Amino acid sequence: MPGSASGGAPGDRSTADLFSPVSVGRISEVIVEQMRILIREGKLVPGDRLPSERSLCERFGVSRVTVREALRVLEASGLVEIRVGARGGAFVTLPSSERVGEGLAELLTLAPMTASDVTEARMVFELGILPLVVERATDEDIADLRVLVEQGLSALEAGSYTMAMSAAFHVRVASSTHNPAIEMLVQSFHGPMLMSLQQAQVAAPLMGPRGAHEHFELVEAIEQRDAERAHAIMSRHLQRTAGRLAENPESGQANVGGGQ
Amino acid sequence: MPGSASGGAPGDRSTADLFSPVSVGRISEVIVEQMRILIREGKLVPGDRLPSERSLCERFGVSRVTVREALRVLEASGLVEIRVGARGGAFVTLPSSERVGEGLAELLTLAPMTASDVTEARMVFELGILPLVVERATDEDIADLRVLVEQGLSALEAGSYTMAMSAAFHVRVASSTHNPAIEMLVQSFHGPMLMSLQQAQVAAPLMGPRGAHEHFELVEAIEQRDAERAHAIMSRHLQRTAGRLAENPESGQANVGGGQ
DNA sequence: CTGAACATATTGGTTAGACCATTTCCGCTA
DNA sequence: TAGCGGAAATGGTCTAACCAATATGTTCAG
Repeated sequence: MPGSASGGAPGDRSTADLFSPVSVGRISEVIVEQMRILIREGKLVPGDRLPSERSLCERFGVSRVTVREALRVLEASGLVEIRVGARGGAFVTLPSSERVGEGLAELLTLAPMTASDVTEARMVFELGILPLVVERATDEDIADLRVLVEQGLSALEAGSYTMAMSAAFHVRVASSTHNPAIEMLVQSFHGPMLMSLQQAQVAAPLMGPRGAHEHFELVEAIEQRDAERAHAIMSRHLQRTAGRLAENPESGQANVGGGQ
Repeated sequence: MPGSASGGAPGDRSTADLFSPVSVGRISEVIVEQMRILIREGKLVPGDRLPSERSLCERFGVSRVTVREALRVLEASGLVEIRVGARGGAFVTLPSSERVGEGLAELLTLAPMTASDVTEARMVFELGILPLVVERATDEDIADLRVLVEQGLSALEAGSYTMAMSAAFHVRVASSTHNPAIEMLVQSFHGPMLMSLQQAQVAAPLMGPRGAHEHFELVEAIEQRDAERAHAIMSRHLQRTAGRLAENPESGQANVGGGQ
């Protein structure tokens, strides 16, 4: 029965008034919200498979198109992943920090926000967490950091040092706070940084021998639980990175992205 | 002609082979990507109106369903806003920090992350930006903050102080850095905080007279460009908030969200 | 001439039914 | 036993139509 839906299904007789106030906007949006709640409440956990589109149609009493639109939104939000074929369907996924990072990246490339702004925020955050890192870093953390530093040094010699390696180091430092919120934030910041820099084609000269050596020194300071020294090193390190950004008109002055 | 699409439009005769290698995943995804690029490159700026669904069908050579799925994704990504009715359609919007904040909020309520984690991250960040605030706050910033403080005080007397008011204050402090990246981050953090606290029904006792007075003192310190004092006040303030969170088993120990 | 009621065109929202492409699985054949 | 081939399940897409909301033009009463 096409068309009986959004008007509130006035039925035939007396019930007309009872339903009048509702008439909520989009049906697919209602479905999305319902799913979101189920996921948030743990009724649906990552890995679970939602019923097939055709089943959902029946359960919700809507057409397949509407169900599909809801699934598209959920997919775009990173809440489900969709696989085709038999035994396919919509599977609940945990939205990773990557997902959020993507959103942040998009915002950064589109919003009126300069690379300097981002760098400044980074400095505040990455300097701020250093005391926590110095206090909490485990032997394993430090070992990992050493490995990353060494990889960086050899890559530097080979001329193959990438921005991604620097990002990995800084993220690993952040994760040494053993605070997932902090780790996620640093990760989110490095993603867009990476993207915009690669777009601007300035990835190559971003890290010199000095930078690599500072990474090394930083790890030492952390190992020795020397918060002050760590702070000084990181500060110098980030400041120089910021300087390189500022030098480059493509990424320093204008928006991070290509921009309007 | 139903079904001529995803196979690569084999036409009738000889061209079949030429198109074989493509067959990219989802058509709507291609459209989304194309739109995204147009927006990123500035070919489409906020406020622009996309052609109507029916026009897009013709231009892309696909059905309306497909176009609509693409629009749903773009909408969920916060890139367009859709209005119905004549002169309606899809309008390009700048993804606001709210948009990203929502994503962050979702992540926070879903990820294995405690309220304490979030609070700690908040402390790092909000304490870290204070020097910037003290250095850069304009008269207007300070006037705004005063207003917020007064509103808070009267609300407190009336017993109607909400978490939202506290959030507004902290966000306004952050925006006094005149760095959009920082403002966005603080905003993103307060959203989920708000949500989880309201869920846990502990909104009421979260702010006492002491807290309100600390807001007042903080504004004074900022006005006097007294970074040290501002730091001390904010530190105490956040610490007590953290304490209140920890007291409450509902929101302090378990995940921020209701959780599995 | 002015203003309000009505008609119309534009546009998104939804439905039904169909067909195709991909993937899994089960049974059949060599 | 090993491999192959055909259901069956499932997402992806298409068509044609109608409904609901909105803006604009048009007409008629005052």
